[in-house]
Amino acid sequence: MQALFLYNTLSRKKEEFKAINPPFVGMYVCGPTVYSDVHLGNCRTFISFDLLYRYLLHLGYKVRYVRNITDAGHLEGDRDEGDDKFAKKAKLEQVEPMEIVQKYTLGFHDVMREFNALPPSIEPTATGHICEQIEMIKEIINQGLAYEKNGTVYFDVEKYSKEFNYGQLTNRKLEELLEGTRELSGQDEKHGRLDFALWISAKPETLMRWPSPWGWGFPGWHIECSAMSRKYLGDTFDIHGGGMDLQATHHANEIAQSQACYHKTPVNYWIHTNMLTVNGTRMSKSAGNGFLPEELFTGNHPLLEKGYKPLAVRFFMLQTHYRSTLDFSNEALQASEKGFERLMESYKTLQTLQASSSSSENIAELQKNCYQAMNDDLNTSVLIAHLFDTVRIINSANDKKTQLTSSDITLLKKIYDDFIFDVLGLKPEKGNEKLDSVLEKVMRMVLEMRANAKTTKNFQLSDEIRDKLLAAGIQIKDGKEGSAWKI
RNA sequence: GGUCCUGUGGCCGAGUGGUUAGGCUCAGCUCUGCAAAAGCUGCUACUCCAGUUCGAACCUGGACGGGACCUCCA
Repeated sequence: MQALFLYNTLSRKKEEFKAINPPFVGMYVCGPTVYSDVHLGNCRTFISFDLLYRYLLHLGYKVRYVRNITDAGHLEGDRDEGDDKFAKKAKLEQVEPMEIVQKYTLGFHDVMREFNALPPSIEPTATGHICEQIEMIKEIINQGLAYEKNGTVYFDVEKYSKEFNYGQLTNRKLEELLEGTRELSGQDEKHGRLDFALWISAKPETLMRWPSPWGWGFPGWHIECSAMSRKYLGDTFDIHGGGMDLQATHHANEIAQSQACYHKTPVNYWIHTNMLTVNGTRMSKSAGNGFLPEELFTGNHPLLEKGYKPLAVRFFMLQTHYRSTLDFSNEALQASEKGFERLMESYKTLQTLQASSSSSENIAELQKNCYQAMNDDLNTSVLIAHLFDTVRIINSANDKKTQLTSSDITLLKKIYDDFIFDVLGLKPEKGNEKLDSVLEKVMRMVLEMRANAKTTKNFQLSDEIRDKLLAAGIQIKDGKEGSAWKI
């Protein structure tokens, strides 16, 4: 099998993936800030990394997948307002900040489960790692690359840039970065325009605060990921991921913090996923154009014509490459939903396929194509195109137009299990098993009755059965070997 | 303003120098008692202009359009 190539933001090229210590792989992904419901755009990122996680597992790697929960330290705009997003929301809802955190963390997990995303190996929280963050800030101060002012600690970007390349992830020079930044106002405590807070001093009314060498306060946003990734994955690890919106600020700062501490590049492969857009504009919390997964599943949203099943939505997302923007629309969703159903239907057909002694298809070639697509920077668009080839092959064989040997069928089943279920994380929508088995028996009976009506040329009755079943949501599919049905 | 990405058929969306992407839609055909399902075929796609090349959607230059980041965001 060929090697896996991944696009590395650091080099802006596809690079062959080589683990530091195979078969182990350390992967860190920036998780959600749990002060409100995750929207669909957030989900896309986590589904993309779920795909990478699943594929690495499929290839036999032992992956430690760390995805944090940000439950402290995110300020909303100007930091002078004192409270972070959690405390603000808590005041609004008149609850404890940790009630906010708990509520939206549970909600996030529910949604991820619906999308059939595997849970990460470790899901650390910022509030659970205050000590580690304080220790790391102390190290940066000891290196002379951070300074304290009135209980707040800042990272000194310009001083850091004398020794290290601050703009490496975004391919920009310090001067360019400075040009694009706002002037410091007279009241600013920061030395330099690009400096960012590592620790923020708390005001008396601040709800979430911890003691530190610099007084009561709370951590800045960027330090948590550096501290937690280092704790669980080491000074240098394999893969760090997140949305593209984090690249320029959050990830650039993460690299700076780690480099400042231990003078080593913290990550070998930086992977960034692209945004989900609505009518061409990025879906975001602040823009207010976000869909909640729940609204999508129920169809309860002015822009939605109907509800969509979670895995149909997952399939919709996987049809686009993770580094392309994906535009959200009813039409596109409905197209994906139909394709997804056809794919799942062919899996059922595959289970009932009769083997022939000869073969008219090259299934091994098809399997190779699937690996090739995935190895090319997880090209799921191409992978899915190949999978639709299998649909055609299966349906043709089912119609007795082509032949498959039993080893062909076995290999096809393996392709489905490997790529559709294990790697893409799709699966047929599960109903109630007991109900299904009863329905199966009832349907067998009904189809038998209809077949009898047809043999006696009582087409009025057979059509009535068909039409009434359709009205009830069951579609009859007549074939040479009798009739089948689907919901 | 700066940095960068992008412009593909009715819709979504791969491809990045010569060979079918794929899905959905629509039309025709095959199968069928009819329909559906399934299969086949078609709707002759690459924003525009100039250049490089035997050959360009793909490379280069320019124009126009869309978007992202530079401030919290997956």
